[in-house]
Amino acid sequence: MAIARKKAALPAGGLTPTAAATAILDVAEELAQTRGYNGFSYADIAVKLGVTKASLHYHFPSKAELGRVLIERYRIHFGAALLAIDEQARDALEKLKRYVALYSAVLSNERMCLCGMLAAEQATLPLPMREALRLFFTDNERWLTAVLDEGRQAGILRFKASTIERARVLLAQFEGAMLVARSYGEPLRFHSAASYVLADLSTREQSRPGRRS
Amino acid sequence: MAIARKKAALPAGGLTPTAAATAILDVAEELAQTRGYNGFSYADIAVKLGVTKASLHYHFPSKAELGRVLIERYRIHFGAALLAIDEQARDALEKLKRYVALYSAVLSNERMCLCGMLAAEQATLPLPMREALRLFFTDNERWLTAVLDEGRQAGILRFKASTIERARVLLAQFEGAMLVARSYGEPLRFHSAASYVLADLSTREQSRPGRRS
DNA sequence: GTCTATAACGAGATAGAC
DNA sequence: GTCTATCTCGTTATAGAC
Repeated sequence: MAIARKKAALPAGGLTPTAAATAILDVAEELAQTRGYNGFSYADIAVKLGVTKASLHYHFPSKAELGRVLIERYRIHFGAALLAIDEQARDALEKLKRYVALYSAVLSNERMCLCGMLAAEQATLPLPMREALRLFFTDNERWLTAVLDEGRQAGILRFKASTIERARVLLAQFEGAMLVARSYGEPLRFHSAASYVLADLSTREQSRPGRRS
Repeated sequence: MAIARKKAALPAGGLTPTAAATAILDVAEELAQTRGYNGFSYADIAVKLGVTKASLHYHFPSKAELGRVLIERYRIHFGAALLAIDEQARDALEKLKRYVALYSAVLSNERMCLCGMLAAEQATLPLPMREALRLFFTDNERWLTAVLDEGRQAGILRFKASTIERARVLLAQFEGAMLVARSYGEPLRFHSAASYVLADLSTREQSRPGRRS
C-alpha cells in the first residue's frame, strides 16, 4: 500500500516527499523555528508523530539531510508566497505589507523565521545547509529589490541609496525585529517596528496611530 | 596558593570572578557567540583551556549558571562601553557611530552579538537566562532612546515617530544585519547596512560613497 | 514502511583523591 | 582548585525482524 508520489517538488538531490516525509518535515520545521537546529532531536519528532526514531531515519537518513531539505522546502514555499503576492497586490506598498504579514504569521505561532533562526547557528551547520540558507536570503533580497524598484518608479516609495542596499537593510530590519520581539514574547514589538519601517518608506503620509492607546 | 579576588563585579547571586572563572567565561563567551548556547559543551571549554571538565564544574556548577553569568557579564561590559561612549563622543551621531563600531568589532571576530545569538535559542534557555537577555535589550533600548532624544533636540538627527519606537527599530536593524551578514561571511554587509541607517538618520547629508567601486 | 534492539558516542554532572 | 573515574542520560545512527 505504497503512498503515491504527489509532486516532485524538491530539487537538488532532494526526496520525493511522501505523506510521511511531509509530516516529518512539518514537525521538524516547527521545532527548528522555535528551538533551533541544535535544540531538537529525532526523538522529539518521533514523539510528536507517535512513531519511532528508526522510522524517521528511513525517510531522512541523517539529520543533516533533514535539515537541508527543510530549508529547501521553506525557500520554495516562501518563493510561492512571494509569487502569490506579486499576482494579487496592486502596488509595491501593498506587496511590502503582505510580505510583512508573512513574517507576522510566523511570529504569531511563537516561531522565528526558519532561516533567521538557522543563521544564528550557522557555524554548527553542515555545509549544504549553509548554502541553502544563503540561497533563501538571496531570494528575499532579489524580490525586495524588485519591489523597491517598482515602488520608487511608481512614486509610491521613497528612499535614499541603491535599491539593493535598501533591500538588504529591510531584510535585516525584519529578521532583527522578529528576533528581539520573540525574546520579549511580544509580537507587538515586531508589528510596530514593521509599521514604522513601511511608513518611513512610503511617500504617502501614513495614518500613524500616535501613542495614545 | 589561592588567587585573590579582584572585584565583586557580578550581582544577583553571581560569583566573585577569580582569574580562572574569568578565563572560563572568556572561552565560553567566544563559543556562545559563534556556535550558540546549544552549540558548545563543557568539553569544548576544557579542551581550549587545557583543563578537565570537572574543574569547570567547580567554578560553574551547572551550564545554566554559566550561561546566566555569561549574559550578566556581557551586559555589564556593554554598559561600561556605552558609558565610555557617553563620555567621549561629542554629539549624538558620533555616539551612534561608536555604537555601531562596538558591533563591528564583534563581527570582525566572526562572532554574533551574544544576546542576539541567545535570543534565537530563547525557547531552550533556562528562565534566568531569558530574563537576563531581556535586561540586555532593555538597556540598549534605553541608551539608544536617550541618544536619539539628544540628537533630535540638537538638530543633528531626524526621524519620525517616538524615540523609543525609533530606538527599537534601530536595535532590530543592527541585530538583524549582523545575523544576515554573518551567514554570508561578509562583515561588509553589516557595515554598509549600518552606514545607510546612520546616514538616513542624520540631518547632514552624508558623503555617501555612491556605487562606483 | 515501521518496528525492536542496540551500538557508539557525547552531554552534563558528581564523588572523592590529591 | 584541579584531577581521575564514573554515572546517567540523550544523541545520531544502524541491523534486522515483521
